Amino acid sequence: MRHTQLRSFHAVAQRGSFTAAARELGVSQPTITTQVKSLEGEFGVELFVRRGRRIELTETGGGLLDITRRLFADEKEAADYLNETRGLRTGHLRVGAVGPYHVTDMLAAFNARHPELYVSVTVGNSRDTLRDLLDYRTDVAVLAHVDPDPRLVAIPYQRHRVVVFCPVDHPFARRRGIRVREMEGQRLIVREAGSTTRRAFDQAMREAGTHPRVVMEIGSRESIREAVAKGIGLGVVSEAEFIPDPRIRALPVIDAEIYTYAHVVHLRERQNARLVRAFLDVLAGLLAASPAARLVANAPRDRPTAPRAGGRAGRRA
Amino acid sequence: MRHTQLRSFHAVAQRGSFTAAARELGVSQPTITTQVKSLEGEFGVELFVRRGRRIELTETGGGLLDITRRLFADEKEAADYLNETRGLRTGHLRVGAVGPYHVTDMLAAFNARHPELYVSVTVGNSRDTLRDLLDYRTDVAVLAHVDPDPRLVAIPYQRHRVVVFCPVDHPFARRRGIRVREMEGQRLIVREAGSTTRRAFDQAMREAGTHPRVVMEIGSRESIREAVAKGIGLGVVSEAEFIPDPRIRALPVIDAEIYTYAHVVHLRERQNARLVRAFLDVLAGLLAASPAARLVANAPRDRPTAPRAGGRAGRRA
DNA sequence: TGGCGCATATTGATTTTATCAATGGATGAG
DNA sequence: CTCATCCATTGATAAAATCAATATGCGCCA
Repeated sequence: MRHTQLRSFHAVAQRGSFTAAARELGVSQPTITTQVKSLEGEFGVELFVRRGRRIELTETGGGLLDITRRLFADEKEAADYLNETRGLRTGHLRVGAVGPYHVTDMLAAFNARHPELYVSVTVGNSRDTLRDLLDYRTDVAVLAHVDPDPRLVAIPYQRHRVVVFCPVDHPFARRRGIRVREMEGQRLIVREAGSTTRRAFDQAMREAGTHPRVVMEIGSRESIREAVAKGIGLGVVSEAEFIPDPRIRALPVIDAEIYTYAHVVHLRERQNARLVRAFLDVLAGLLAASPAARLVANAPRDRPTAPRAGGRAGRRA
Repeated sequence: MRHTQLRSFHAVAQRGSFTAAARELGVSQPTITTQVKSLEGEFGVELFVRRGRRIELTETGGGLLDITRRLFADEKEAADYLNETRGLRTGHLRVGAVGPYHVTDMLAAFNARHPELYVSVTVGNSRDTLRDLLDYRTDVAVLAHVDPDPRLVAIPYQRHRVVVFCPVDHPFARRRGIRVREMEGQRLIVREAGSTTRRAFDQAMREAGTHPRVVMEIGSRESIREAVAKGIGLGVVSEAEFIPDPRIRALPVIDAEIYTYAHVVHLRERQNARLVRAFLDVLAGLLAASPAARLVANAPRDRPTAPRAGGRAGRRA
């Protein structure tokens, strides 16, 4: 088994195409075909099913990919380590996030501290963002909700209050806030069921025994805003995500603590990876400057609760 | 950075010698020298300090070695996976143990189930055995004591009663057992302070408020036996380690539950590695046949206590 | 339905890297 | 002080990676 065989296999499996793998690796397509074929021949296994001009990973191929993801993440780590050690301090931090608004502060701080490092941000939904982290496609992820998982370390970073918004001609629009019980029977336009904003809000309503009427579920925040502006119902959003619009008004729910959280998540096994450590150091600095948040290893909150007031977080030099 | 460079670096770092690394990799010594040198040159780093004809890892080299250990463990896993998948089912399971007696049953069972797999056993002290596991030098370890560590999964496998032994002309020799309080003031010959047998015994004595007199500490079980046979004092040993000898008699401590435990330990991150899974499957089979032990993930006992009686252990098909 | 475009597979040639043999230099052990 | 052993250098060779050219086959579109 030669390294170039695994490398070609891995690139094809990731890209789903020999040609795309060749482009990624900067070699010609026959090179890739030959190497994957020789790997299959050497072990007498079938890693891909060829269907016309499409390919599909076999189960064996899927199992091997699980291993090669780690392998090539380790290889990248070795290169990053050597690059950083030599003082040129190059490297590429890959961040996954569920929304760009969650990461801008920390990326600004990170860039200020490490201008030599390249940062890429992939924005996706929670599921894909977590999967990318677990599959070594990203180095750090910023997620609103994380189920406890021994493979992960989740650091609460920010919390955002969930607010309700209404069209300006709605009776609520003149108010400074609303109470939970006023949501009873109200028509709501909300995000899909898996959204963390939706989950936090639904739970607060359940706990209060209040039953608003969900009349519409829309996956797009922009579409929700448009629907609310047209008077179809009230909207629910995280304060961080609320974009002021002259047609609508945002209102806090004054008798409930409804928050969503941003967690910075990384793989426990990679907590000593140089880029991950560098990012966590910057994060610790931000948290130390912000007493509202704390470093709590592997302790994501399952339900929205106010974090305890407390002292300095993070490691001190 | 080329794979062969990392491979050569890794072998030299592990072996402490370019020549030994060349032998291990089956290439000539200048090959190794050239590859390590080109890696150092490419990144402008120094991985080894050359001192005459000896070499020493630099700090940078040590950091890289931490990464390459994982990298090459992953590579081995990929090869093992492909070998197993192709049905020839070759592979090499590396087991670390603190004594050969701990592993013979499970290795016999493993070999019966997987005659095609090669097994090597490294016997060492607890510290080295654990270090080998953490450094990816072994796939599974059998240890008497494991501190809780999120990186590890420890499965209690066997327990052994700690016994006291005496020369045949000692008054105790005619007894079937002794009581804790009878140890007060007795001259003892024991293992070194870190030994788990010693620790379990000391704790039982402390809890009972009994103070035997340790007159000798010897790191070798054989030497302890000889010293006891000569009448210098009583010995303490795990029942599994006791070798009958006409000159000495073994006695249980009848009013105390003093045990040592064998734990099967593996890295959490490698719990899905094929060889590790194969071994754990065999272990689960042994445990299912033995109600005295249970699968308890990451729950080693800090102190000797009788495991709870219970139902079947292990996964069901 | 046929043609075109695109992706994989094959083949022989070329380039690049790995590796070698021979040897030099330096250190440590006896 | 000498010899053995280990690392470093150098020029040559072997092996692997890779290429260019092309064949084959499938899918899509008009």
